[in-house]
Amino acid sequence: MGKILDISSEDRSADSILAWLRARHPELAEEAVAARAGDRILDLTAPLPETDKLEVLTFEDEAGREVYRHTASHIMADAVQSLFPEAKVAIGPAIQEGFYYDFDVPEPFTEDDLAKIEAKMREIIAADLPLVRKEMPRLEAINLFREKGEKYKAELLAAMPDEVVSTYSQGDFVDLCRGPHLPSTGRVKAFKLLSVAGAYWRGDERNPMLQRIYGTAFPTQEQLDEFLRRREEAARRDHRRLGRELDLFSIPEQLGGGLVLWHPKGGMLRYLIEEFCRREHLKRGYQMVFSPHIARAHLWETSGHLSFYRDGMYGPMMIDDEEYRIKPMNCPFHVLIYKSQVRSYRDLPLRLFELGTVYRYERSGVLHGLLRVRGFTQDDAHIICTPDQIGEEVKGVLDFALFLMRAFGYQDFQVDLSVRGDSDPDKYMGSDEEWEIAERSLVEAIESRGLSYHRAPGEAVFYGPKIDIKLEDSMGRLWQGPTIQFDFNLTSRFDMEYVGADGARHTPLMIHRALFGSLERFIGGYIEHTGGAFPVWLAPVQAKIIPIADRHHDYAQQVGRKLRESGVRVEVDDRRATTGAKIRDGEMQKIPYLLIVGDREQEADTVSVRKHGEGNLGAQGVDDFLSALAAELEPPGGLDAPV
RNA sequence: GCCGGCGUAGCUCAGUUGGAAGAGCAGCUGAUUUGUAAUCAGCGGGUCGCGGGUUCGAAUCCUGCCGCCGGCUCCA
Repeated sequence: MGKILDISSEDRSADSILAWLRARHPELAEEAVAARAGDRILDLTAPLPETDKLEVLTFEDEAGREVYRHTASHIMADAVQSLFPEAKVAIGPAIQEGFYYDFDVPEPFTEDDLAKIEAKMREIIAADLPLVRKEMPRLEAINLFREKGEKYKAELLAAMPDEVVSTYSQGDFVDLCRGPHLPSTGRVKAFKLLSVAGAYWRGDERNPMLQRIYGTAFPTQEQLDEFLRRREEAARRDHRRLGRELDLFSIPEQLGGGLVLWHPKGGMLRYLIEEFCRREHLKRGYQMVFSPHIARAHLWETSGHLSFYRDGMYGPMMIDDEEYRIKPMNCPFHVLIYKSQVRSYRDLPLRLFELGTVYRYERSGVLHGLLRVRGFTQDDAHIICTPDQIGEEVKGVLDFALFLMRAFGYQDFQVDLSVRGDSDPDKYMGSDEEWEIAERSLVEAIESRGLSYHRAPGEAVFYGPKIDIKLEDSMGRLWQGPTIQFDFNLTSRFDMEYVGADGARHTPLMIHRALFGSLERFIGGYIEHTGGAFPVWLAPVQAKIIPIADRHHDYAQQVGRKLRESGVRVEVDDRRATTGAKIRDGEMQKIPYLLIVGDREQEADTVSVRKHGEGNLGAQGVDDFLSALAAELEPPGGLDAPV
């Protein structure tokens, strides 16, 4: 929130908000970027509005940041057009961490061009040109931009409903823009152009490819430097880099894009996560099932995947003249398990859980480390229940999802509820009654847990409403987390039934849910969240024993054996290297505990403990160390129910 | 898939106007027996992504493929 000023008793004689601010709040006038009156955001050059309250926006406000960076994008477009007069401008919004602008140019920009554009931008900023807003009828604007040859702007205008539109100009540069903007170009203090990339006009690959320049801007050089430093930090934590440095996984060219090899250390990490996951599912009444990787094409016809998910599926393979397909989802298998016998309401709820590996076609350009792959394992479960059980089931899943995410150190969530839109009711499967029951159970679950959420009408997939939970990581980035979806499609396509207390046959409700989503993507995100410094319970190697000289090797092995017997994953570094080198190595591998043993420790039956991120903790008895470690070895606690 | 960039030792990267393929780290061998983030020396290691072309001569220039990286609506 910006600073809110009471202006009810002010006279409106000042030329502009800015002039008024300068007279009454000089320090705020320098910081201000725009002002909000009611739900309208105004230029500082606008007259003082006839409202009681005026909210002064600075860069600290999200809306203010957008204005600031939007002006920076105009300055960039101005610079580009003065250096490349043939460049046509498309769109240039502010985005979360900066801004971009798309240009139609005969030749793509080079890195050298970026430097030239930056230099030109500095000139425009130094000139401190005022940004002038002008309103005009839409048709006049179309003509104006047509004359200038700005066909993209003209196209945008043609599609707009408004009768009157606005332009902003600075010097000779005029741009179609809703605004608002900074009062003058000199208000942009620190900026940097970051990258250039191709982007389709309106994001549609049938349209011409434009050149997009990304940049960012801040009020001070310090803030810009801090932003650039954070980007470097993010690059250091890139899971692909850590995957190699910590020897967790690889995606070798010879294997094929989007296909992952888990090395022993990454394999241990994944094994531990899977074990934890299985155990927690069993505690909550899920039953484990397994299914094969391929199935008859006929099954995928019944499930509908061959019609609505065909593009994501790999081609057929023939077995005994019968067509088979590799599975893109686990659902039909779980449905067949359900249908293997007549189900009574007494059998429900049935919770079938599988770590199911699926294969989906992804276009080569979108593959990305562990985050976007072609073969991955879901922690997939289907809950099949009666309508009067659904409320409790949804709450159970939501609690489970939050527990699991908190166990991995995610504390901040964003909950999205996707429901039907009004526009095209025919595209949705299931009855109105089913949709109502489903939506009500989702809303009740979210609200009963005191979570705030965002309701998105029209965002639901055709087969049912859903909850998506997004996680915020240690660097403030959002990741797709657990998802809870109703599926009215499969219950109907497979004629799923149960016999009710009344002896009649009923259609059950089915929830499809994945909490990690895919193990690959979750672990990829988790590697970046932790920077590769995993908590003790997940560290592939929890402790490394570093003997100082050869004569300490026996003692080191002895300590190693003792720890191993207590369930600690431990290695002994008996290489002929200096202690300093072994310690450096252990630190770079981010091993939680390094245990240095020399004459003193051997004498006293102790280890000298060095903890990752904290340094030397001094000597401790081996048993003392073990009992202190015991709590850290265990996964975070869940329900107390027996396995 | 499309636009751009990149592809040289296991990794990170040099390689000038076309003129004998390099460094650091890692690895191996040896010496050193080490006290909290790199001991020293020596050695091995390459189809310069793959194919075609230009040239007396190509890592370098041209061309076709392959792969990787960034991006491909956060809507004036």
